[in-house]
Amino acid sequence: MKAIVTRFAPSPTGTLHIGGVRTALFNYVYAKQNNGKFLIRIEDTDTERSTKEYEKNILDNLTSIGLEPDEDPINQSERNEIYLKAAEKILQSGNAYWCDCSQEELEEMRKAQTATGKKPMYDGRSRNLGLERSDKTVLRLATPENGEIIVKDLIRGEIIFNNNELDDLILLRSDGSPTYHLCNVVDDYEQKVTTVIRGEDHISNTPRQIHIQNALGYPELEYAHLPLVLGTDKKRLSKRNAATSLEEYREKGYLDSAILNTLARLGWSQGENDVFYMNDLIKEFNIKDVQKAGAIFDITKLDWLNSQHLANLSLESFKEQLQPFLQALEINIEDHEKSDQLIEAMRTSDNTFSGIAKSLIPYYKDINEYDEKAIEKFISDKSILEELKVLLNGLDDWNQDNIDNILKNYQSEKGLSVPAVNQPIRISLTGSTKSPGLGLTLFLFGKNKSLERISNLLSYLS
RNA sequence: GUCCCGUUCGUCUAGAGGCCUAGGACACCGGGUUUUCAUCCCGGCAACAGGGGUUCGACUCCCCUACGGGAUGCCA
Repeated sequence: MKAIVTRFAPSPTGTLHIGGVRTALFNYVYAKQNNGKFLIRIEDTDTERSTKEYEKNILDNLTSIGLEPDEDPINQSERNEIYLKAAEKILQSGNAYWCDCSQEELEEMRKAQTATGKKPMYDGRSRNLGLERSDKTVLRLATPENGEIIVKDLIRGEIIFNNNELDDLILLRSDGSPTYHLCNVVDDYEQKVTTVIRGEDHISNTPRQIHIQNALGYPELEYAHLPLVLGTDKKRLSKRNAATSLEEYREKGYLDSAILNTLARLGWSQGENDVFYMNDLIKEFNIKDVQKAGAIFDITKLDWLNSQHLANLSLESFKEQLQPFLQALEINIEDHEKSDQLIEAMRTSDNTFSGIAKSLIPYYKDINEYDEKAIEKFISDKSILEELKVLLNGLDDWNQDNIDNILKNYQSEKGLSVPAVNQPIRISLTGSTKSPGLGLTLFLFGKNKSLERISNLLSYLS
């Protein structure tokens, strides 16, 4: 079996897109499970829209999320001579010709074709003119006029295109620069790529690229066209219908492993499992099992998967990764005496790090706001809080069990419901009705701070 | 218009002619965990785009229609 080489070939015209991450992931996994190589190629031939900033963003993000290439990435913008040489070779072999049709002429031609119900495509009018190169000519590939081309796709099977549906595409622009199709084909060959895994929007490009390969005498490639990632409007995922930048998800506190997991499950599944880590994917993934239809990116699935991945983290690792989110809130995790217990108690309070960090605020900072609705609902009688304050103040051994006993005894002696006793305390401590078990919560706050906050609420109420 | 790809619960999917009274997961709804939020557990709701064939039998095979997407660029 020959060594598999895959590649991810982004255009640096924006930050790393979540759909791009998925394409890169499938390329990476496919290469790794075959002991092959995963490569990156920057397709920056569109000098108008490509920037170095975007390129850096893409490369940095791919690496940090774990999709590191096995060789240094190459830039198409630096490889002009190679493409020119290839173009020359095609020209010499008689599979290309110079064409001097102007943009206007082509436009007119297409208009006429459309008007007569024909498919708009270049009709090859310059093909046999034997034109010389000039500053007005483009180099076109002489596509075979008859026969068909069969694309063998790992996911879709054989896709057949009639050659007469394909027109003579441009290899070199009139300014002498190579086009996407040429660069793409040449680089896949130069990088010794064996398998092209890309979005299904490239399906119809494939027969064209195969013709270029043929003209150059390159070997056949293996293809797999992935279904697209869609937004909730069933349209291709874009800035308009969702957050598309990988960074945005990381900043919200989603784990890299959860993002990758979610992306992998978009279009692929294995058994009745939903939680996969990279090594699972490398073991279980099969490109042939990939779905053919586009998949909608559902944030609630990411939320859930993130909670699963979060739960699998050790406390140490959890704390470490939570750190930056606390820092953003100017919270130092060690400022709490029992930070380990606190974090352990709070780690399921939200699905994301940013949400968890936010819910930790009352444990580190003063409360400057109370949930008014909760006050209205649970505090009709201040005397409950006042009496509890006295009882708690009398407790010398401040531990969870003792605290719970005080609360329980008070509740049964007074014949009150649990919420009637507990919620006012919760509101005192956290400003809301949310917290872990109350005995634990009071313990975590410590005696002094607990009493102080009860006093604060009492004075706030009067 | 033409060519190509696609179409199972709201969403991600299982299903390769009988195992399907179509399974799982998320979401949602209800219940439980000595009655907070969350976690966790249990239960419920909910789909084969439509029409023709082929077959003893079709979600599965074929054809047509509808709908969605892509291509039809001197963009990638």
